[in-house]
Amino acid sequence: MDEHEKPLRADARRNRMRVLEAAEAVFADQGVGASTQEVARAAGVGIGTVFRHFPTKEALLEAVLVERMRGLVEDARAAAARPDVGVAVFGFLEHVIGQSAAKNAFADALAGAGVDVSGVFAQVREELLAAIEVLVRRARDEGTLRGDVGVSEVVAVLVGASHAVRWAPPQAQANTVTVILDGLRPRG
Amino acid sequence: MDEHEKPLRADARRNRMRVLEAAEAVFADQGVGASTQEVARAAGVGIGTVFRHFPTKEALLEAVLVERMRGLVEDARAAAARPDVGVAVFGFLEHVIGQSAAKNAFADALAGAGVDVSGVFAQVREELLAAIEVLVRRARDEGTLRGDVGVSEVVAVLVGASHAVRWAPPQAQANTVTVILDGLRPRG
DNA sequence: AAGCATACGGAGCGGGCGCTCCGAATGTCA
DNA sequence: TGACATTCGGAGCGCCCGCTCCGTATGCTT
Repeated sequence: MDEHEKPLRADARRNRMRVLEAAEAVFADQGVGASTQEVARAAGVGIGTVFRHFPTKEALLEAVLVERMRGLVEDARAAAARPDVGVAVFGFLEHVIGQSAAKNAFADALAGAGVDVSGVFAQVREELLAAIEVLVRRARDEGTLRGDVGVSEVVAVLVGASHAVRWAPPQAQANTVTVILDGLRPRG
Repeated sequence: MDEHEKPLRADARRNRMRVLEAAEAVFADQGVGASTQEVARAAGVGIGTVFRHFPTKEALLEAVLVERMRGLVEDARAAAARPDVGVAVFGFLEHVIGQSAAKNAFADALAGAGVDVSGVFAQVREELLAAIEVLVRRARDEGTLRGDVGVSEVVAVLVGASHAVRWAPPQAQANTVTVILDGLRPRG
């Protein structure tokens, strides 16, 4: 919980950000199997620098994920703040799916990281789930979301859709998302 | 296309099958990243034997996939032969999803193998797509499947559902599949 | 400007991977 | 049963990976 870390030197702070951005890009289009060397090269720094800022490849991956999830938390909260939450939910879901498709699969990343229960990762994950829970509840109340689905189902569908869209041929992607999300709407 | 290969010695044929089965099991619960050593160990043979039968790890993976896809082709054709095709389609889809969940993700495997267009793999893949196409067309005619989805969408949804179900907590899995497959039904 | 703590780069280490190679073992056929 | 082609096992090769270590370079403070 403490935030007692000494302020980084200017170059160190700059390099940390470069590495983080490079990692996001590299893992995005080469998969999480991409080597740390590759990340260092893309960031324009030595490997040593990468490992000083992120002591482990897994830690680097986690940092990237946390960054992205923070963004999603904001998006979810923004959607919840809108007057037409019921509609906004689907906008949020499409947004997440589109983002996962363009970059790397939301799920692989989420599942791939070995989820240690005590950590920043777990904390942000909880925040995200909580934010989604609000959305789900409100949307169900408004009748735009099936009554028999909870956060678990919505998240699972999200993960599935992210993969589906990555797999579908370009001209079928939009329709695939529509079809899957339609499954979340009440029937009738 | 030729089938001019000399008949294998009895032990060779037996070992080939053992390796194939072991590979299916190992890749299933350790992921495609599992080492060839591990497969050899599980099959009770030396690594040399594995590589004689399948000259490359990729070839081994492909063989496993082909085997599984052959099974799916039969299932799809069986479903198409039933009088209630419209209903049978969904049974088929659930079957595939369940199988992918228990073993390894249909999609990862399918996408993971570097799809060389000329080969047994591509051939079986075509057969499977063709079989599914028949199902899709018949089901649409019967009105149990949305009119605006084609094979691409159905396969993509299948892939997505396979991942979704692997990600969902146990008690939400059945419901997740239901939700996703409902997206394929006509709205009404 | 000088001195010091901090951060940098990249050669190199240990380890695991896919794959090869060949002497030993085994099935096959006369 | 003997002789031979086939197949087997697993030590070992080269490669790439994550990660460490330390001499050098750089930013900060006085």
